[in-house]
Amino acid sequence: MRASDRAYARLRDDILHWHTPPGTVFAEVEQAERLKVSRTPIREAFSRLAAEGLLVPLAGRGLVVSELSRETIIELFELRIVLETEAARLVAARRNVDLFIGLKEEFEHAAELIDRGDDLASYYELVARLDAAMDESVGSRFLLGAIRQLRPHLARVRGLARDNRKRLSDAAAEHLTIVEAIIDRDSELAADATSVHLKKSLRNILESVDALEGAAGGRELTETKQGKQ
Amino acid sequence: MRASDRAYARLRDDILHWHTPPGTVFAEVEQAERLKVSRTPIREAFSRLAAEGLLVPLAGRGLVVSELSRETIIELFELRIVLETEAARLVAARRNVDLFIGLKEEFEHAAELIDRGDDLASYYELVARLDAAMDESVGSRFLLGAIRQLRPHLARVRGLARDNRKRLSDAAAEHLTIVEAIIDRDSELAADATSVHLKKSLRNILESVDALEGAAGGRELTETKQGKQ
DNA sequence: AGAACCAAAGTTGTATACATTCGAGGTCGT
DNA sequence: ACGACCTCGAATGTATACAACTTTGGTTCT
Repeated sequence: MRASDRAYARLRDDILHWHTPPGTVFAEVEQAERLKVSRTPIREAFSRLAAEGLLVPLAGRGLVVSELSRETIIELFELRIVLETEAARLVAARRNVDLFIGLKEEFEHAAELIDRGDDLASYYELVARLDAAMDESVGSRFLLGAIRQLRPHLARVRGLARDNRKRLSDAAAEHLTIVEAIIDRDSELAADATSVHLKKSLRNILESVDALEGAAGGRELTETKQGKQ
Repeated sequence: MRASDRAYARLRDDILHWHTPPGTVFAEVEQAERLKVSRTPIREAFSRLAAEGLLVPLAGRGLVVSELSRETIIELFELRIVLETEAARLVAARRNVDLFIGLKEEFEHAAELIDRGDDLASYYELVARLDAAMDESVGSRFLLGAIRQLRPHLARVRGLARDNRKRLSDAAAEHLTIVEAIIDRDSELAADATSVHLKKSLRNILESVDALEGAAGGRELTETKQGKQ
């Protein structure tokens, strides 16, 4: 594995897991020393993270972890809804739905899996596999690319939302509806069910965000470290 | 201006203007010598072009200019339609439509401008200003980013389509409808008019492509230089 | 003759020294 | 005291030498 890949993965994880919150400033030499590599692979990693929008260049002072405000989250979901409803439409219209047969069964059992509660990670993993199946079936490289562009930002949002069991159980039911629509080749239902799911997800996330902001005990959305811009 | 910016702009232009057709292989040292800079800024330029999808890495052999097949063009427009109809919807729903008042008048006179025919470039420039106004008014950074991601590919497609005056005159009328809908704050009309415009554009482009392919006298869509992958 | 292996050439990947640019803080002038 | 300017420092930008890897073509063994 290339040093630039490791540097990229490491920095990306730090950002996605909120170890380096918005406003944190990175400089090349500093990170090169921390990760024990030269500046070259660090530059490579920085440029990838900047292209994804996780880092924003600060003229003459390094790169700063991009902010993630309430407004940003809303904009993120606005685009996500447009893209993923379209993806669901396309996937449902596809010939081959075999990939989703197995997933349907799993989502049917997901409710109890969540109620047992001992293994929420396996539910997240199931959702990840649904995403992968959608990716594989969507067909359009450009649509897929646009969706992938949003993923890191969504991962960062996830670190903000609190997981209440009720919401997860609802989400499981929503996912099941989507998968069933795809298997039935019902494009419009697949699209609408996706829209429903994402809008409910967004509402839940915004509630978490507002609660955090109100309490001010949680993690800040807007950091004060940020020098300017 | 940085050397990497110049290298990027130069290579990008070469690709967009079909000086280096799909299948052309680039290597760092080769381009470094040609553009009289070291490998470092070339690497930077390559990585940007690869992120945009104009170049595709070829393990051990350089980077190849990505293909642009009929199917790719269709996928490109499928996403473009989704994104730009949404953009039109958002812009029309906005408070401030001042930006578009002037554009409306210009599009009203565009027909004769095209018929005069002596200055088609100024019509393209007008369309570019409409795009810029949309960009400025769309509000969502993510939607804007997704649209921008498509632009270089669309520019490349443009080099394939032949400009017949009839199509341009129709396009001017379609643009006018879009602008009027925005000024009237009619979101759904703006969205639908955008959809109409883009679908007609796509049809015109595909006709050009098919004509080129049939005649085989024009520029090839799929190059044979490409080693593998 | 065919396939596996090996060697050589060319490629990208990395480290590092040097150049350049930008910002912050101090100083000088008003 | 306030503002403009200047200097210094730290950051990125660039060039280049060297390392590691991949492909390709030849060679050798079966």
